Amino acid sequence: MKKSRRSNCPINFALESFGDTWSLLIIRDLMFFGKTYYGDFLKSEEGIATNILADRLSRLEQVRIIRKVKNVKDKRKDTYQLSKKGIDLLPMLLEIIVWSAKYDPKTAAPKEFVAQAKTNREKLVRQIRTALKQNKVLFQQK
Amino acid sequence: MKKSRRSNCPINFALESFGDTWSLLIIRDLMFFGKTYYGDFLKSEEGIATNILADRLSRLEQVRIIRKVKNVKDKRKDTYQLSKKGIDLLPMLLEIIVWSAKYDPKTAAPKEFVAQAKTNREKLVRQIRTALKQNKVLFQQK
DNA sequence: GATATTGCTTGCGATACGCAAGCATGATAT
DNA sequence: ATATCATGCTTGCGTATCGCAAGCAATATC
Repeated sequence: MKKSRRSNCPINFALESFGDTWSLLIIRDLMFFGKTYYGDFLKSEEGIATNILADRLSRLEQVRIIRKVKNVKDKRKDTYQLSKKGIDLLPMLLEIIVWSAKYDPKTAAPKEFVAQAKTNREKLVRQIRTALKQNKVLFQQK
Repeated sequence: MKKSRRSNCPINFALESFGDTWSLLIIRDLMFFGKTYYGDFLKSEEGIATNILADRLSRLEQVRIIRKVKNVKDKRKDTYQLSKKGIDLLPMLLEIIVWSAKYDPKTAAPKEFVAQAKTNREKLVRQIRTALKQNKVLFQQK
């Protein structure tokens, strides 16, 4: 028994899909940092709790933003991947980054990246889509 | 005593500014539906509780996404307005709308609006900015 | 002056959260 | 083969937040 939606408003649809304080960080990790394993997400600096992580991965899978893929090399470590639906969140993420970079004096957003997102958005979107298909990592974590 | 930030990641900055299940609906109401009074937000179909609304308005004011403006005509009804920082969330909102319209079969997003957001984004952004400055309402509520 | 409207605040039970510990499955080492 | 370790969760529990209803102070209206 799943609860019914609050409304059919598109903003609300997005909120009900990933509108909590953790889901978007998982999507970020998948989109920009090449994280794929459960343990990878746990290590992110924001410090998500393990039960919350399990819950959010499950929800994101339910709404088909991510999918769980079996790993034959190490059966303990299944991988999580963005679906097309998930990858299509990229333009939104870029707008968030541009906005935060503008208003957060302490932002960690790389200047060059933000500049690209502002002036060559379409090109950057294509580049990142290509990188995702090839499992290339955009940014290295410290 | 306010809690410290989880990280300086731009996605996290956005989440800590408006990343809960209600704030973005308030921003939507200000951006697209011309709502300005406390009671207006309460009436939104998603049904926000009055204590939560008070809390979110206060938080959004604290992070300067909105501001409270005194109303001389009726001193009970102060108005809430988007700041420049708030209005700058428009491109992100448009991307959310485009994404939700694509993946939600029941979306209430007007087709013509979505089409404009996809093909004439910059123009649409300018139009809405102008409308906001003149306090014009984009969509009428049922 | 009495009543209604508005924008909150308060109380309270239910839900969700953060943290730590536990556990089953699979990989690795001897 | 067995013991040990690594991984991905699940469970328990105290705390914080939420949703709902009621209450209240300030202002407007009659």
